[in-house]
Amino acid sequence: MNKPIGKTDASQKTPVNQPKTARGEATRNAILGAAERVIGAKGYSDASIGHITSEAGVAQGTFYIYFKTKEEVFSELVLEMGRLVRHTISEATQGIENRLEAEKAGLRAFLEFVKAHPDLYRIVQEALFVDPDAYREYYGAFADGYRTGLTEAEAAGQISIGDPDTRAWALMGIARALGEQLVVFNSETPISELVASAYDLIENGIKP
Amino acid sequence: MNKPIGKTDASQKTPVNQPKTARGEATRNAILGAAERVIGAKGYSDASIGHITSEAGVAQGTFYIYFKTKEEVFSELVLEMGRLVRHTISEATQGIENRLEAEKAGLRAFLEFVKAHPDLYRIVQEALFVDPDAYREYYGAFADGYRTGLTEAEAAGQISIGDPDTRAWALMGIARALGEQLVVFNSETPISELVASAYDLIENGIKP
DNA sequence: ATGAAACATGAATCAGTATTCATGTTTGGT
DNA sequence: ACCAAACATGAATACTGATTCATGTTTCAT
Repeated sequence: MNKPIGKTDASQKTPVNQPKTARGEATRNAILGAAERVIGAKGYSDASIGHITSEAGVAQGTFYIYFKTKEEVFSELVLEMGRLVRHTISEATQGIENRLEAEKAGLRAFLEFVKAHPDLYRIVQEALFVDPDAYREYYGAFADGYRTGLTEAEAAGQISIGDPDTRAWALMGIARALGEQLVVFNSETPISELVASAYDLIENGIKP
Repeated sequence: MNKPIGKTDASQKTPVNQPKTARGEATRNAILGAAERVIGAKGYSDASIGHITSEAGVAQGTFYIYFKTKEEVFSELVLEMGRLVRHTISEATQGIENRLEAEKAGLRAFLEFVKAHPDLYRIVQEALFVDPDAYREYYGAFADGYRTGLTEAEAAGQISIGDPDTRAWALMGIARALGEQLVVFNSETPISELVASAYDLIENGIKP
């Protein structure tokens, strides 16, 4: 025992208490799930620890066994959301050869995900204020994904030449706006229609 | 005194205290300006009334002469921002006949405005949590503007046929994303380049 | 010039809630 | 079966900050 390693050595984050038993694991997950629902519904500052723990069915003090602060659950939520969305999208685009088709399928998967998890949107948005780094990481990773796809597609001659960076941001912006239309503005437009007209625009532009 | 009319009858909003003298007007504006700076810098919940009033150079109680609650200044700020942006854009597009060119000039003006007033972005974003109605109104009006422009351009044969609604949301999403790149991600890319490549995409799409 | 309405003050109130802690209870390896 | 580590509890702590209020001061229409 001569290595006074701090915590689990990992990579700085989640430095406090990883559960060590099945019971702990379950409780932690219960809290995380409750936090997602409560923060998603009421917003970060209106969601009290009391609300979260009572939704999770545990005592208030239990919260601090697994999370150092209120902010920490929030950050973890954002991280997890990011992983989930990326996973969903990469799943949906598996094996699609044509990049353009892949992007289209990715957009559809994204919109479907967002519609199924409306809390996601709010939580990630609020990260800009609660945990800006997590916010930047989330959208940075998103933009990177687009940029990579675009660069490869350009190299493969599947799309025209153009600045991949701005294009990446633009495509991401489109995805976000359509997602917002669904979640914040409760649009009735079916996802397939959104995807179709968005990709008509993306592919052909609006020149007559 | 037989008409127990609630408040000033007006249209529900700003029902409290419109200043009635020049002094009052000045004080109110000082508070509003301070609120913009402080809330923009620290975010809604970290910006206390104390911070705002001390930045404005008035006593804490003075705040409540002009605003019923903390939320109320915020809402007013969002409203004013919306007016300002729309005004800036319409100014910049005055007299441009070709719709496509007008949209392009509008995007440039928008990005320039956002870069000059980075607080705008944060405040409007935060409205989704502090005052969702103001948020929806802001972006709703924005989308309407785009939709109208697109519909007219379509009728005039200046752009191809396509769903104006989704297109409006998509274009708005692009503008937002580029603005965010400037403000949140501190991109160095000059605005004219952003506008140029964005509009290359919007006009021609990415088909090879 | 003057008094009622406007405006300004800042200390006191009041409520909410993140975090800690002293005290039990449960678990799992031996 | 046993006990040290994990886990759980919920009341108490501690602090922040929005809003109110009783008391002055300034403005402006007459």
